[in-house]
Amino acid sequence: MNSRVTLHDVAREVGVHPSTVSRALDPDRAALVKEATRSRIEEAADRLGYRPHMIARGLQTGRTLTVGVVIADLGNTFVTPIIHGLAGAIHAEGMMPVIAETQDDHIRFSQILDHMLGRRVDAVISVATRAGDRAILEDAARLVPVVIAARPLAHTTLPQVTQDDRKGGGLAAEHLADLGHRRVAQLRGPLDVENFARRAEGFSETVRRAGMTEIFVDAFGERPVIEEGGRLVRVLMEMGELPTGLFVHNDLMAVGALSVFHEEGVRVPEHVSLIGYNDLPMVGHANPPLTTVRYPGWDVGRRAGEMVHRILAGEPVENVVLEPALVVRGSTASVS
Amino acid sequence: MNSRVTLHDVAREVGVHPSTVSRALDPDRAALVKEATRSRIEEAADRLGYRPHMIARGLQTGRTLTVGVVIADLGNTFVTPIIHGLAGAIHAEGMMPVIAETQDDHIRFSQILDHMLGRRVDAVISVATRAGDRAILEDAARLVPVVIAARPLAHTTLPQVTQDDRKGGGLAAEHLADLGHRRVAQLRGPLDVENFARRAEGFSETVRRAGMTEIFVDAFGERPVIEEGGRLVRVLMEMGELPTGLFVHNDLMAVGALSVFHEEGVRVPEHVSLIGYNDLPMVGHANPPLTTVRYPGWDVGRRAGEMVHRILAGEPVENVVLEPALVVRGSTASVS
DNA sequence: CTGTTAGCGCTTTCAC
DNA sequence: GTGAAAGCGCTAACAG
Repeated sequence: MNSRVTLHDVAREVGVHPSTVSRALDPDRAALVKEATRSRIEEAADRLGYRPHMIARGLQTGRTLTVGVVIADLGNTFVTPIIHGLAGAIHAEGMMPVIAETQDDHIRFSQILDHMLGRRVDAVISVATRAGDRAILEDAARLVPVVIAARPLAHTTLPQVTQDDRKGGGLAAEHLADLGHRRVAQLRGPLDVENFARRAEGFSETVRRAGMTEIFVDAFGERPVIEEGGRLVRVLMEMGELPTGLFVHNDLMAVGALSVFHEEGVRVPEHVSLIGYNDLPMVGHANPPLTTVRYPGWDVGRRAGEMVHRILAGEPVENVVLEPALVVRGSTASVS
Repeated sequence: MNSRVTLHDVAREVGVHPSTVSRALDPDRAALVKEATRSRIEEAADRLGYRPHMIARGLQTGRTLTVGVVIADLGNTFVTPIIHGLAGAIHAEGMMPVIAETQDDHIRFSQILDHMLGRRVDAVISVATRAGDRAILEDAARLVPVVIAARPLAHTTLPQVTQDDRKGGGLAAEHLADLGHRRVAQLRGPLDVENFARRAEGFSETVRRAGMTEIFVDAFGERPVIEEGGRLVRVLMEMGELPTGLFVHNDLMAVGALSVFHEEGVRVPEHVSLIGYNDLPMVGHANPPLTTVRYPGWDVGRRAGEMVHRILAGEPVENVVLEPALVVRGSTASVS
């Protein structure tokens, strides 16, 4: 194994000094080397199968050309477009994302950040932020640029790329109002994730303003996953008369809700109109296709990636807030 | 920023030599240091906020404690349990997975492998292997251990952790036969992914053996994604009379198929029974809930992670083939 | 038990 | 245009 070819080997092969090889092989400094020697060096490097040792380079330059990306749950396809947007922007600058997953666990979050800082990533993008993670992130930000993406963080000056959840919650309520609903409710996600807190506020506020009645469900999902959506629907059903319109804080939970409704013989949208959030690829193919709020994941990712570069380049950055949009499908209907 | 504290700083603070600090802070060699000095070192390291520089350590030891994990599509939740199994096993040994995504693109596959080798990962696990990637992987395997997971690779001696797709395809056919179906078909995934080729074989063989008729659909998904499933159903519908039983090569494509059937007024399972593959978390909540073949993703991941350690430890390894299992839900029914 | 010396593979001055 | 020398932060012999 390990027939590792070094700069030294190439240099000896060609009969020049290692530093000349280093120059010849770096696009930025190749011009400093005479055309003839350079092509001999390139040929030899190729022939010997030389691969630059990024680790060694990183030690010297102090940059690893990696960006740590912290994700909450890879099983939530909500993050996929974000990762794609991120990866595109990061690759565009010759850097590489290093992805890790917290499972929405605070301890793991902390360990992962430690790990990344130890690996000397050049920057960190947190797509998994919960309220309790603030101190850790601000700590990390003293060593390396930190960008908060997707999940907003309150009471901090860390740069953020997010989406207007308050407005998204409002859109859901508005849509139900337009359809003539009077009694509505929402099934909330974990409230220490700012997105859900804001969706809740935006929804409730618009509900009030439209003169609808909100049936308050005194429970929320511990994690924004399918099963929790199902659980909350059962809580709702035990409360008595169902609302005619229901906003579920994300699509995964909405799928769980849909499934339990189906089991229990509650028809969507005939008995209750259902709205999710995120517009996961799957939910347009659900039965009925889910009305939802589109989350601009790809853009969030791209902007976060770009923000990292701007910070690395020493440019000033401003927080970015993108717009959600309602996607009407078959899971909502007028009350008859 | 970068108030980077080095071993040197800690050493000076305590008044010992850097190598003593190095020893004191390494669990394996801490015993070599006198209890008193060690605790003084630990205290100082803590106080100064010392973090080991993994990059520098890697340069010295030749090990980066990272395992490159190559994934085809993070949007396919099929890979999530595999990643979890993998990550668990890898973390257990103090190593860290470094995840990258190929989008099932051969060029990107090659670039990613290059990148990983340049970053000197200690091993590579490929969960994205297509037939055309063999040379690249075997090349890489000369530098670093390579393990093939989930997607088998033919004609190679590289170690593999896979699942019996042939049997899985057989289970699907058998289930349809048991339900009394006579005319069946399959919608195939990309055939340069071995899994699909084997599912196809297993299905067809059992169909023949059971005396059923297979309607051959002369098209296959370019990529195993939702849209392709929908497209193939339209191809099937244009062929004339529908089969009563349909095996779709993965759940994502099955969801697309379900959706198009729904649009076209074809009822599942009344008109056609539908079977997918993988048992994604979502499909149990589809309408109707999807009958599918369970893919033991978590185990595949775990075994692959363990295999890496075994190889790194110089132990011999043998290929692992796990068993699929049929999960019967509401998308299949007896022909009446 | 601790200090010394080298050096991992590379880039980066500074000479020539 | 190229070579020489130093050093990134750490670990690994070898002394003492």
